[in-house]
Amino acid sequence: MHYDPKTIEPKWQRRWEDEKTFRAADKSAKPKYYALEMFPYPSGSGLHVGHLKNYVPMDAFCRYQSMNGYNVLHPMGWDAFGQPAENAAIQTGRNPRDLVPVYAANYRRTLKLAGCSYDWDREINSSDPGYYRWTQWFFLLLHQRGLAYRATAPINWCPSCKTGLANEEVKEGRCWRCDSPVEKRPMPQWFFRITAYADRLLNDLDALDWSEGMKEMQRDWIGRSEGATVKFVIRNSKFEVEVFTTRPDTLFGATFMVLAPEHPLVGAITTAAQRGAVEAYVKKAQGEAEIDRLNAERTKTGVFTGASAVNPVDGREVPVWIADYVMMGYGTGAIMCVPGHDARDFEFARKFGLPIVQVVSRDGSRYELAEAEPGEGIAVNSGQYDGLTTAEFKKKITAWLEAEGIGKRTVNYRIRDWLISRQRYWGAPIPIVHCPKCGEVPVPEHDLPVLLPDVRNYQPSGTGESPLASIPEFVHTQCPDCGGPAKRETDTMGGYACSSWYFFRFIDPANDKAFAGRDKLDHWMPVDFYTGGIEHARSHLLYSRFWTKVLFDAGYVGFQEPFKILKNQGSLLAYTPGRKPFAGEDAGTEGGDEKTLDWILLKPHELGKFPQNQVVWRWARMSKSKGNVVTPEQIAEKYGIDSLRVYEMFMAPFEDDVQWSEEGIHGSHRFVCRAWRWLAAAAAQFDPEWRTHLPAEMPTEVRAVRRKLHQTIRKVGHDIKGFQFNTAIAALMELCNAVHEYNQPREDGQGPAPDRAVVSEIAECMTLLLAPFTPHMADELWSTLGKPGTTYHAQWPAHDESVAAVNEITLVVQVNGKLRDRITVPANTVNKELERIALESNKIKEAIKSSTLVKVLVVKGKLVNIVVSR
RNA sequence: GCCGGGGUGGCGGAACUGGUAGACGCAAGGGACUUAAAAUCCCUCGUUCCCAACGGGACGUGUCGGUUCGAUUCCGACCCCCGGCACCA
Repeated sequence: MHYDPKTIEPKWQRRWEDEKTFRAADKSAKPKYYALEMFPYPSGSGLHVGHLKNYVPMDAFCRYQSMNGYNVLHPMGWDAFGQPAENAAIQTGRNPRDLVPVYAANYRRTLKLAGCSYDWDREINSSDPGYYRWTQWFFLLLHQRGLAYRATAPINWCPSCKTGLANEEVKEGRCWRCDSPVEKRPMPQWFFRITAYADRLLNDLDALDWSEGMKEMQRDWIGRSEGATVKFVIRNSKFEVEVFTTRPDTLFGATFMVLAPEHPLVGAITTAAQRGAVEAYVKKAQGEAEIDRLNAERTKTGVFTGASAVNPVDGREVPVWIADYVMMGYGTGAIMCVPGHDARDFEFARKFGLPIVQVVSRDGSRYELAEAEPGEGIAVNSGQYDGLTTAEFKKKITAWLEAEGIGKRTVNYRIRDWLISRQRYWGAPIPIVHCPKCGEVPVPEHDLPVLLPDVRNYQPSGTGESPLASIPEFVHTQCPDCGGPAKRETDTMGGYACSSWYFFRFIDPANDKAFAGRDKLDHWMPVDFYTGGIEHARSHLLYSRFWTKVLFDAGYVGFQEPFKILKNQGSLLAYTPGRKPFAGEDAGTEGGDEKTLDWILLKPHELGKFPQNQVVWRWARMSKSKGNVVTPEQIAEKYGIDSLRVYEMFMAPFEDDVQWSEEGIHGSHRFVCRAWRWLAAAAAQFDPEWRTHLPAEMPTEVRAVRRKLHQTIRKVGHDIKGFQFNTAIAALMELCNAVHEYNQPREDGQGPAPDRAVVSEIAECMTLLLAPFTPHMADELWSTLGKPGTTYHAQWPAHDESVAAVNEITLVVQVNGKLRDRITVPANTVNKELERIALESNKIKEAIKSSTLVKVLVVKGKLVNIVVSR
């Protein structure tokens, strides 16, 4: 029977679809398992083999779980709102409303082609009114709980896209889409108060089964730091400036202060003499692009305000400066400067001739500071506190500050509130009405959804307002409270709002009474296994965790963390042509460190025209925009999807980046063909009653191949559970090789003929072991064996520990830790016997003949190490 | 600079809890089959040295050092690569 993937693959895909094989039942006696991949934005370029590096392994995992008796929920949907869809729509001149279903259909087609086991009855689309109605409901929930507020804040304004960007959409001061430098613009905006949950988001990380790297990234992002806020009185004024410091123990060394240029008190405290210089500096700081300000390399600048404050611990006068190295967005926007023990303050003091005082010493003595010493130590020059360690000093001074009412213990966070407003068309409208009498009024729940109007012009207004602002029918409405004329909020919600709860919707996708029914939530949630790109390490995962905690607090769910296990897939790199920049060509800069790009991508149409000897090839992330994609269709055409699936999982561990090369796929394809050939032949003489026909006594060869089978069953299950698909496939290849050898015709007449019951056992088990990896082939073989249904609902084979057990081991004999002999011995040989056997070996006798025996170490079942001296 | 991950043959990668380094595969070379090619099957395949051969020795997991009977694995210092953060007070 010839292996013909082009026939069997479509055949089984059709059957799975017709029979709804992958439907997850809400009521089942089986334990539930919720497996989820981050839902994608369906782009016009479709899926390539790189995307499958995430979807295929998870699919294999789900099939394994199903075969192990779990009721598996494995859904797929579309993250359809947001800037990429809107930008694509602007480019093609079509409404995203029309574009998204076309793109989604293409994604769905490719995922089905790849044999992925999704329950398509649960497909969701975040731009569907039936979906975003609940996104709006979440907004109201947050609003009602005081977690949504409006504030005027500078937005990240991209002059090229003519739109606002979220903080995480700004990469090193540049727009993540078009790379233009980002400017600041003040706008009234909506925020979610994620900072109120900072501590819980931080503490609950500990219990999660996520990679340490991922958790560290979240911890860094939350950025908790303990310290104190201290009030400094401005001399000859009614003002005081509050600072945050992690080192209140260095207060005696605070010789000046610096405020951020945007600090609200700057205008009030600046003296007439300094006003001109200060205003000029503030203006310059505002006009500067964020990218320049973020550059840590540049030298410190600043201006004296003319004002001075009083150091509360010793009454000394400290001049107040402004400088752009202090950020308004962190802490209080003002710092006390301790040049002796902070590198930035040190540099600033040196440059402007400000005094540097040592207040921390490595050994308790005083010495000249050649540079800032930020470490902990013993206090000096600190009055009565001299001699205290940093930790003791902190405790005492904080207590004193609190007693005097000058300061208090404070925990500060780096994380900022979540800016949700987008001045864009393609998002869920924010369900708020602005009434001249009643103020901000939430749209009543029964009036949801606030429908996104169908408009002709959804291009950015360019004024900073959403395109919705220019649609009178949308804007003008009645106040839900007083019935008077009012205006709708025209901002829409950023895409992260949709993706912060979509995993709940899969559980109950058609529910029009709630975002999901409580009984179903209790049954399915939380997500047991979640995979996705590392790029969502912070935003998406933090926001989802935040919303889940809000739901918990509001009594809607009974758990606090949405994703139990998380793994990040590596990306697929493609060998990509590029060139060196031409002489004098501005290759652009990357990041704030002025690193010059030394490689420019060549688009496919440029490649032909470019001199071949000047083309520089590099590994770059596979993406349509780079023109370096390979599609699953291309590969399936040549080798079949099952071979591609095997290759995607075999080439590297799930979390590693992989350099795509088509050469390696030969090996995977060869393996699939070999397995097919053997299994198809075995199926022809299959004995369904093999269990009762297994002979009681078996020749060595038969026992060996059965041992290999049962070891493989054990290993493959273990590896799939650990998401280690590459080694699972390697084990299957070994089994295939062993079976092949066992089945060789024995010309020399040695060894027994293959046993029919054993061959049947192997055929049945191996078909099932292959099912997660090559489901089409497995199902075809399964029916050839005369089995009903699909492998998806079959039982994963159990291994017999006594069959898998080895009866002989290779004893390794070392002399002084060096390998000197290998001896085959019965597996149950006791240590004393092992030692005797080792010492009797001729090779060992030879190796130790002119030495004195010192001692012998025996590791049970493994090795003997003989220590000798010469 | 800080945080996280990593560095193993020509290549992708494997190695349980400190115990045979290089599983499995790719590529390469040799052979069988074939009119021929493809496919398939068999053999070799870390470096180096000794041997006619059978065999055997030394070295070898980024570098240097340490712990240990024994280190890819543990500890210390350093180098390099990837990802993230970055004047965070």
